[in-house]
Parts: sequence; structure tokens; C-alpha cells
Amino acid sequence: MGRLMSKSETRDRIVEAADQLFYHHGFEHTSFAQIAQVVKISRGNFYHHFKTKDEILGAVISLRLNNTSAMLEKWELEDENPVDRLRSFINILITNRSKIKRYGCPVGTLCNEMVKLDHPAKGDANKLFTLFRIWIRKQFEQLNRYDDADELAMHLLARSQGVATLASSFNDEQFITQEVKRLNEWLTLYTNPKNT
Amino acid sequence: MGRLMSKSETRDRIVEAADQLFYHHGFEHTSFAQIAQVVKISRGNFYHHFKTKDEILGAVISLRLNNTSAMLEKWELEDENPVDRLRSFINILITNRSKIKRYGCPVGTLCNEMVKLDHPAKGDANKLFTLFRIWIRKQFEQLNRYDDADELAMHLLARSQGVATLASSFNDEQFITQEVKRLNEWLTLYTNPKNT
DNA sequence: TTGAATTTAGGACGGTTGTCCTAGTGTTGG
DNA sequence: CCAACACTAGGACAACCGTCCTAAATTCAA
Repeated sequence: MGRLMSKSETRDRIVEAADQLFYHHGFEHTSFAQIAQVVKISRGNFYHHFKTKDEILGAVISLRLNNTSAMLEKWELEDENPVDRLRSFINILITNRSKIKRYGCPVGTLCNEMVKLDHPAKGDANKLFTLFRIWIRKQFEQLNRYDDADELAMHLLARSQGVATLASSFNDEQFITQEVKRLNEWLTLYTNPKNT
Repeated sequence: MGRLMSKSETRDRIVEAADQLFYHHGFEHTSFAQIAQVVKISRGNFYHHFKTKDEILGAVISLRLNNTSAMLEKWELEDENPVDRLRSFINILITNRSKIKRYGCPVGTLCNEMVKLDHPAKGDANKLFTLFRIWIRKQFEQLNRYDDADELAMHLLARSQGVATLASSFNDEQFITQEVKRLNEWLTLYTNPKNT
């Protein structure tokens, strides 16, 4: 009767569904049953694709790492100078503002949960942050901020995280716009290469 | 044999244990069994003190609201001027840095979880943020920043949240010190009352 | 066309969860 | 001292969880 799907095809659909559900409702609060309902496969079928729930989590993190890498590389190509690239980073707050308002930052909230659960994948989830950290640091280095590039990168990351946390807690989208303006003003300070 | 404890006494011990466990492992991941183990009462005994788990959550939030209020009032009395009061606020990042490194901010992470669970107590948890928000706003108003007092309050809150999120994700205590220094420098800009 | 391999559905399983009931113990006021 | 009350322990309960097994359906190669 029904056509069977290739293993990898179904696998991808599972990972994509889990990705969304983990973001919307958290990892622990998402069950196999919910994922199965979205993907429209039977609960028992999971075992054929993933041995454990943690294995799905691993695949989701891996997917996000790939997507993030691709995004960062795209910015690297599209934008002429480091400041514009950093503005592209800041601008994801605007682009994703309605989702951020509802669910916060996908990276920050996942890391938060992993920390609370003391989950083995804690370190892998953090690689998402590290990806951004290194990329931002590189931009500041290109602005000749060799000494404090990493500090500036962490600062910018933290600012973004704070915006996402408060935006979702207060359900306030306008606050995102407000803070992005501040961030862009702050970034202007670093437009001109440092002298010395 | 053993002496019975008054209802309110046991109740308080339950709430305190739950408060810690919710902070360390999250609300959903904390079970009645775990709380019972800490308080050293039987699982079935809960029903006499709390009808549901959500009721415990309500009591925990209420406790935190009281503690926070008391802390803010104390700062209001102890510190001479608004800037020093704001520095007291910033300084909790230092005071609680080892716990923040391990578990993040108790307010932010709880609100995060409530949002993901779409929990009825979401609004109550957010009152914790609002408490800080109003208090910080008041300090900026006393610095004659009538127009943007609330914006500055939200900004300061967001900065603190970002620090807590990244500190726990990267398990980095030194980063807290680093950012607190930045925050204090930022605050210096507002030392002198605005002219107009 | 036949046989092996892949993909699927459905359900069993042991464990844990929050909730709730009941019997018994300790406490206290009359 | 006794009855009313407050508190507790232990376990029943249905529901759900992640995991895993088995058998049927589909696909594909020989």
C-alpha cells in the first residue's frame, strides 16, 4: 500500500521535527510520542533510526552546528567588512524576533537545559556558542582588536543572550528592536581600526 | 516516637528544598521523590501540605518574591545614593558567582522553563523580573533619567542575564568578573545627573 | 519470481511520574 | 482520660516515559 521512505529521508524528518519541538518545548518536555505525531510515524519505529533519545539530541545539535556554520560562512562572503558582518550577527535578533519572543534563543535555552539536567551533551550544545564566539572574535581581530577580541566576542554574545531572555520573559518584541539599536551604536565605536 | 512538626514548619522545609532543587535541576526535572528525600518525609505526605506540584511552585515563587523584596529594601536603606544601589545590584553577580556559574540565574532560568512549558505560573515567575525592573527604574529616575529610566532598567537586566547565561554555558567564573567591571564602567556614565 | 534486506506498525516491558486514599500515630483541648 | 484534631507513612492508581521485541509490509537484487 503506502510507499516506504528511505532511511535517511525519514531520519532527516525526525531530526527536523525534534529540532523544532526541542526549541519550542524543551528537550525533556518533548516525548517520542510528540515527535512521532509530527513526523507521522509510529512510536515503535524510532528504534530503527535512533537507539536512544540522546541520539536524537546529538543529531539535532549536529544539524544546528551545520546550519550555523553555513550561516556564518554566508555572512563571511556576503559582507564586505567585519563591522557589517557583526551587524549581520546582531540582525538575527530582528529577523527571528517573533520566535525569540515566544521561545527565547535556541542556543541559550538549550544550553540552559543541558546544564540543569547535567546532560552528557552539555559540551556539544556549547559548541554552538563557541562557533559564534570564534567567528565574532575573528571579526574583531580584523578590526585590529587583537588584545580584547575574545572579550568583545563574549560581550556581544552575552548582550544578545540577555536580549533574548528578557524578550521571551516579558513577551516583548519591541524590546528587541530597542536593544539592537543600542548594540549597533555600541558597535560603531569599533568601526575605526584601533591605533597603536 | 518522633515528635511531629507543625504544619507550617514542614511546609517551609518543603518549599526551601523545592526552591533549591528547582534552581539546580529545573522544575520539571525535580520530582516529589527528590524533594521528599531532602526533607526526609514520605512521598504520600505531600498531599497534606500541597495539593499539586504547581502549588509547590507557587509557594517557591512567592518565597523568592519575598526574599527579593527584602533584598531590594535592604539596598534601599543601606546605600546612600542611587548609583551605589545599582552597584549593589550588579554586585550580586559577584556574590553568587559560583552558583551562577553552575546553574545560571535563578530568575532567568525559571522564566525560561516556564515559557517552554507554557506553564500557567509563567506570569508569576516573571513578577521576579518585574520587581527588579521597577526597582532599577526607580534608581535611574532618581538620577533624573525620567525619559529612559525603564529602558535603562531593562538594559541592565538584560546585561546581567546575558552574563549569567554565558557564565553557566561556558562554566566560566572569570567572565562574570570581566563583565561586572564593564557594567560598573557603564554605570559611571550615569553618575552625574542629566542636565536639561 | 524468489529470497534477502530494509522499513514499518503495534504493542509489551519495567520504571517513574503526579495524584490520591486510608490506616495509624502523635498532639491537644475539654 | 478521652475525643477531636493534626500529621505522617505507605502504598494504590492510572498515565506516561524511553526502550525494545516481533511480525508484517515493502523494496530490491539475483
